[in-house]
Amino acid sequence: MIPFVKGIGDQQMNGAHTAERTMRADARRNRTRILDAARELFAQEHPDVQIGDVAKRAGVGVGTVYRHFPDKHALMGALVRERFELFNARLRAAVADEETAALDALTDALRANADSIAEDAATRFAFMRGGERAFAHAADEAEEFLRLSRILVERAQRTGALRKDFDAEDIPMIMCGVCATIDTHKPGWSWHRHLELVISGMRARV
Amino acid sequence: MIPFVKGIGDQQMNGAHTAERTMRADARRNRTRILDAARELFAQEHPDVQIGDVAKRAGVGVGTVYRHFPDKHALMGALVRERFELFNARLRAAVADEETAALDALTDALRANADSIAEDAATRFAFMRGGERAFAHAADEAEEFLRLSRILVERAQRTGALRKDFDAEDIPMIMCGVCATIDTHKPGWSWHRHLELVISGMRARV
DNA sequence: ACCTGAACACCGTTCAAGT
DNA sequence: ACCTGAACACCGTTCAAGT
Repeated sequence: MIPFVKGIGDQQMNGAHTAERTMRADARRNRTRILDAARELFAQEHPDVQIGDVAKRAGVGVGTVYRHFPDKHALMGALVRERFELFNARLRAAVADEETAALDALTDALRANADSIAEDAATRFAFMRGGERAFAHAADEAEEFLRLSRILVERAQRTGALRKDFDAEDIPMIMCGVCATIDTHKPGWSWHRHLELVISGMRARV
Repeated sequence: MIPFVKGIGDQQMNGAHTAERTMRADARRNRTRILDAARELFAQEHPDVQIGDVAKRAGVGVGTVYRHFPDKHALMGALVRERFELFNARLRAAVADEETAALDALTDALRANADSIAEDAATRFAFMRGGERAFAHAADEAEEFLRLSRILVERAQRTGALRKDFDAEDIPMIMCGVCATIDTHKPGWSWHRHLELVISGMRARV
């Protein structure tokens, strides 16, 4: 398990590193507790986490949550950013990996990402409502994600292993679809099978 | 307080036809209006339709909506049932079709279904939370859907065109994933491409 | 038998008062 | 500077009163 670079930086958008340093000790501690509580709650089965519960678990008042995060989406956005940093680390490793076949490196990253998404309803929500707010709080990371995806996609296409009409944007789109399957705890469904089906569809026909 | 078990199973669960007949004329008219209003609203862009808006558009009070449908999910369930009846009609046609190759018949039905789902946020919701309430109101239809899917899947597998490890349950699972993509209006995404990717993954490797 | 809408419950969000 | 929780807004749902 790769530890998160949690809390680093800003509360929500970008470049608040300075604020982190100037925060009062108790505020910094509360912020960490809120994020920890949110992480734990969003890792639980149902995705409908309430701010009041986050506050209670963090041992702070609701107002404190709202002091650190302007709204629920911003709080979720912080979790989403952490995940994206993890995703990007994996993609960078895949890009650096010259040994593994390009398509395999890409699909392995996809599988690993799906695994960690299965533990975070906040990120699933972001993928399933990508155009909206929760995603916006990880805009930079999402862009980097796309940039790295493009490199891997292009490389895998040059190999001839990946379909020519595959688009780098299809990577998050696929993850969006798998998120939906993960959220739906339906007997007889398996998001693993769903993902493998899509991965199989990525392969170029011979 | 329940004076007479209102709505007894028929308008929402199964076999509404009998009650339909005994309903007072104005009630029957209101019920139709509510469903029409709901259909129109759920066909609109954002899936967060409010009961109050449905009531307003139908020209009735909120209480009337709740008299006909015990809760929001039951109302959505009624729309979902309609869609499933459409899906099942298509699948039955595909089963009856001896001309077309089995896999093509199946995938064509999938494409047609996705098209109609794109116009109904209620059904998308049901697919994306399949284990829950909205789906339950179309349980019979969903079961029939699965039964028909199994026939087509088995037939397409006998042909050798469909992967052997494909499960009939994967059909609704795929639709669930596509629903998520449809809901996410993200520039650069195309649920058509998503669907074709998955369909491509269904094909057996030679 | 059915309709209506004010009232209630729940949860996201705000803000006056506190340290 | 930051914290707190009562109060407010919004939307799903109920129910007393009406026809």
